[in-house]
Amino acid sequence: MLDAGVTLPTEFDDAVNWAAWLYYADEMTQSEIAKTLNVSRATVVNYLQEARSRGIVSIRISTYASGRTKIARALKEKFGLEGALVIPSTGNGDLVRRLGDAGARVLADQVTTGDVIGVAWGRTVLSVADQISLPEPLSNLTVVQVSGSSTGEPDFSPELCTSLLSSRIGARCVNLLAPAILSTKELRAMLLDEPVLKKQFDLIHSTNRILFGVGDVGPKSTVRASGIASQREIDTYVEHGAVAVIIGRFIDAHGRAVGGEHDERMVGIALEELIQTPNRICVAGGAGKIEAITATLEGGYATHFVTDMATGEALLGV
Amino acid sequence: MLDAGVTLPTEFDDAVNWAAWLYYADEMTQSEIAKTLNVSRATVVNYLQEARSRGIVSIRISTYASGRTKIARALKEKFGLEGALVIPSTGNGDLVRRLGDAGARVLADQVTTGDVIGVAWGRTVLSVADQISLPEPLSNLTVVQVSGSSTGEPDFSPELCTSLLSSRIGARCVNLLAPAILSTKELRAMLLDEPVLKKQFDLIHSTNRILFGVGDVGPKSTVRASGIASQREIDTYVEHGAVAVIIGRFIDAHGRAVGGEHDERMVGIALEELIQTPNRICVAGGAGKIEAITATLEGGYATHFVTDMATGEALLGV
DNA sequence: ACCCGCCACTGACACTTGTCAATACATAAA
DNA sequence: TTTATGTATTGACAAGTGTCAGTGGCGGGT
Repeated sequence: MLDAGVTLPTEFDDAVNWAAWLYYADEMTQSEIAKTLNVSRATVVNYLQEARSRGIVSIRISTYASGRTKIARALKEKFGLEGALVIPSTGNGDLVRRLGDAGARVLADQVTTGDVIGVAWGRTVLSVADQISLPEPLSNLTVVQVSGSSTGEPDFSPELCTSLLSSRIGARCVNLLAPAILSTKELRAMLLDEPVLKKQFDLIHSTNRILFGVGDVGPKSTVRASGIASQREIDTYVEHGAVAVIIGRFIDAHGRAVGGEHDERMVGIALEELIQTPNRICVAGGAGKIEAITATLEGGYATHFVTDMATGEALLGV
Repeated sequence: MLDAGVTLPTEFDDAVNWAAWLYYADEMTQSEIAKTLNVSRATVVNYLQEARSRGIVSIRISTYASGRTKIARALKEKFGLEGALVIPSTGNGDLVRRLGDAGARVLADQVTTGDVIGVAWGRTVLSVADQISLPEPLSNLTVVQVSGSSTGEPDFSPELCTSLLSSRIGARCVNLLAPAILSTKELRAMLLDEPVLKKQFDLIHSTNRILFGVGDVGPKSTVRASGIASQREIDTYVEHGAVAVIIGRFIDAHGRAVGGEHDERMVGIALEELIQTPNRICVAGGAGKIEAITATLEGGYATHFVTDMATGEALLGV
């Protein structure tokens, strides 16, 4: 077999790299690459897929450029955001998956060495965690669970969100070793006095970035499936004006905290603490969440906001 | 005209963005996107090309992953490099262009806010400058010309390399306001005493990153076309063992500086100063430069090295 | 030695994408 | 108003790409 002008790759990994360079940097066609590498074109296709899936090749869509679209600019203006990313609506595709992807890109864009990243929970946050990948490994990253662990729906529990995200980006993972909700506020106070938890809360207070979603309080909402509060307790919050939940805390239409007895039994970051975090990325969208998201943004809980176009327009159309 | 499930883009810029997201993030086909956006598929093709060329979409090939190929690892090992990037050889394509692209990717990967980037000159360096583009703008970048300006071949002069690179990455540009070579070393000393030049040399000494190529001393070499030295002066260097030129300075086969009277009349960063810079990116390749590159790497002048496979193998095969 | 399972690889087909000359549209000048 | 000029867009064709069932080779197990 003749060597067609290139020394043959001696390791499998190498071949994937050569293919990636020849295709994406040199813009050769797959057939040309196949000839150069002495393999079939189908194999080149496989190499390129491998390169993409392993992150050897990463396609980045500038969040900077996207932040300059009309809607994103309007959202930034209206709610005083530092950054907004509005993805196109498709009408069909699974919105949570798509928002997760977008949120992952925003987070991946911003993360740097040494970051301590707080992570809330919910379907959207889990979706972000599931899809994130860094183009190169970063050293000294920490992911911290910012609310207690819930006993309800395990598919998007705080622990899962935290551990999935941390493993995807190669970060140290710190799970909060306490239930999200306790039966009395005295017990909560005693628990928080434990040295282990004190240490964890110190870490929570040192997060420089936090990722969270927005929950509504409707009949099919995540918060009602989460187990952090009974249906009656949630109803009580709603009676007191609550329209949204962020990281387990209820807020009214203007973004003000809605407190109560139940609130004082919860373990997790408080809204006043959240707002101290320099970089607060909120990912949320969907027709049913307009009111909840408006409340969140009006409350100034987010510095960066990721949504889709339909939601963005609804938020502006009020 | 019916709105096909998506609100129509109201600005041109927006359309390009939506297309980019739908194609690269959602992996929709161009036909689907065309339907969604109510334009022809050909227009979508144009949008996507626009998105790529404007850097809204950037395809990144992990230099981290490429550094793990056999040859790159061997080069790092042999010459004690921090990083090596070896691109595949094609036999046909224009090597300078391809190395320039690779070097640009390495530099773009490493540059961060606040950097002061020293830039040498030469065909390869110019090629890097010509092809670099940052995925997002970075603030407070400075590009410094590290050697005096030459009167010879203007196609790859120090000024051009510096100003092109700085404009491509949106950096402040500092050109060295002095000729590369003066007629006496006394004049050189006087000139360097000028406050303007003192200030510029201060900046040169504070560069934290430097980009340079390697010149050979053969009959058709860049240095002989550059005008920084006469053919006779170059011959004299060669007689004293010079096999390579980096940033206007001659070195022997082991990377040691080859001095001389001419050397003392040059304006530009010295080799001892070069080696103080924390991050030194060297881009070079080609069959005729093996000896010169070996000398450069043995001298420890580079921390990061970019080359092609054929050159890499030749460097290892010694 | 044999069989089995695994996985990289292949060939041919159907689909997706890029190209390019021609067209529609806008804006500015006559 | 018409004409000119440049730019965004299109349709149809050529070229490039993804898929998938099937092949071939290699190591582990019996």
